[in-house]
Amino acid sequence: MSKGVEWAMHTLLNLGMLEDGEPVSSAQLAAGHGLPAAYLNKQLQLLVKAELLTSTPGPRGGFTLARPIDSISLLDVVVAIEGNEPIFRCAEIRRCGKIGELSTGNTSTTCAVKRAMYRADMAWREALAKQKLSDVQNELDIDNPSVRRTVRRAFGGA
Amino acid sequence: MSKGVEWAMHTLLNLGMLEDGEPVSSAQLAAGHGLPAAYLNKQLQLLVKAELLTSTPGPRGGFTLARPIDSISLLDVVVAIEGNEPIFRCAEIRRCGKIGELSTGNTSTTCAVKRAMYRADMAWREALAKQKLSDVQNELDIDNPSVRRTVRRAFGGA
DNA sequence: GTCTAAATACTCGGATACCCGCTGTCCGAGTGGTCCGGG
DNA sequence: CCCGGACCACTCGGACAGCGGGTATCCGAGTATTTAGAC
Repeated sequence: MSKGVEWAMHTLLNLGMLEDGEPVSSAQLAAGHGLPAAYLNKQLQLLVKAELLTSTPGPRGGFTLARPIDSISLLDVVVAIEGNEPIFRCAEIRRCGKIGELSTGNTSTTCAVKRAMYRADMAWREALAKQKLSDVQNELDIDNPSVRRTVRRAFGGA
Repeated sequence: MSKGVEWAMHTLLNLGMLEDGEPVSSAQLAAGHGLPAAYLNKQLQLLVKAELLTSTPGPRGGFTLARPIDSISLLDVVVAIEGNEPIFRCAEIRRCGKIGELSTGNTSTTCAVKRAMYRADMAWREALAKQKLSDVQNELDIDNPSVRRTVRRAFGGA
């Protein structure tokens, strides 16, 4: 999995901890975690395309959450960055080679291996969809009660 | 995910459909699904290292299942090929950059994002561990009752 | 003082190289089978 | 006919290239701000 997912997660969480709706530039967001600004910008564009962020150009511009964080699931973030293709790609090798040629029964059904892997994939996605960014935010608050103030000072005080 | 997982799945299932304990060479296994023999051999070595297959060198040699298929889960295969590292890699970016420097609270706890992603990862792994290769084999029998005979003829009749 | 308009600085957005890891290939070490010669 | 040994063919095992996608970077299009000038 690309590390862009981790960057997107923390960036969205940081934006969710700011009260006002003021946009934050990608440079500020990148400086918050020591990330390369240009590449982070590329990932944020994916989040804009997924309608998780809203971008405003020009001075005083930047990115803003497009939806409340309790409506954004971890799956939304993963799909926005990685795409929604399943982890396991079935190349239908069952129909190739000697076995595929000798096969006589119906091959209309989808590959059993693919089905089994797909079930596990769905379990993963459900576990991701069940967790909202707000849940993670609450855990952050419990771990470190001053994290919200820290984030605001890191961005507001710049 | 690397396509070697798919190859390993089908190869193990094919070996499980053979009655006798005669070893099957990687060339035969590869011909069964039209795969490059040398590269499949590389993947099978990983399965040997994971103690899912037993290899016997020399003429009439090849690979044999090291354990009964009802004791091999899909997770075993995935871990053997891909390794058992979690899908989501946490780079601990929360401790980097401006936010990391200004952070005052305890950072002894593991990253909340990492924990959340890990939960989904565990759901995926549990779903994989719950399904044994024998379960997939049963589905294959239902889909195509003649698949076992086909596999035996593909390998035995060579 | 106020309005207008141009210059400006800052932002996103997409196009362009770089690099690591999966993919694919090859050759050597080792072993069981086979064949030949001898007893 | 039976046995022993050397040869051989076939197998796995690890070492060696090639390429695609993620990673990183840069420059151009667009806009709110600012500022200077005219009324």
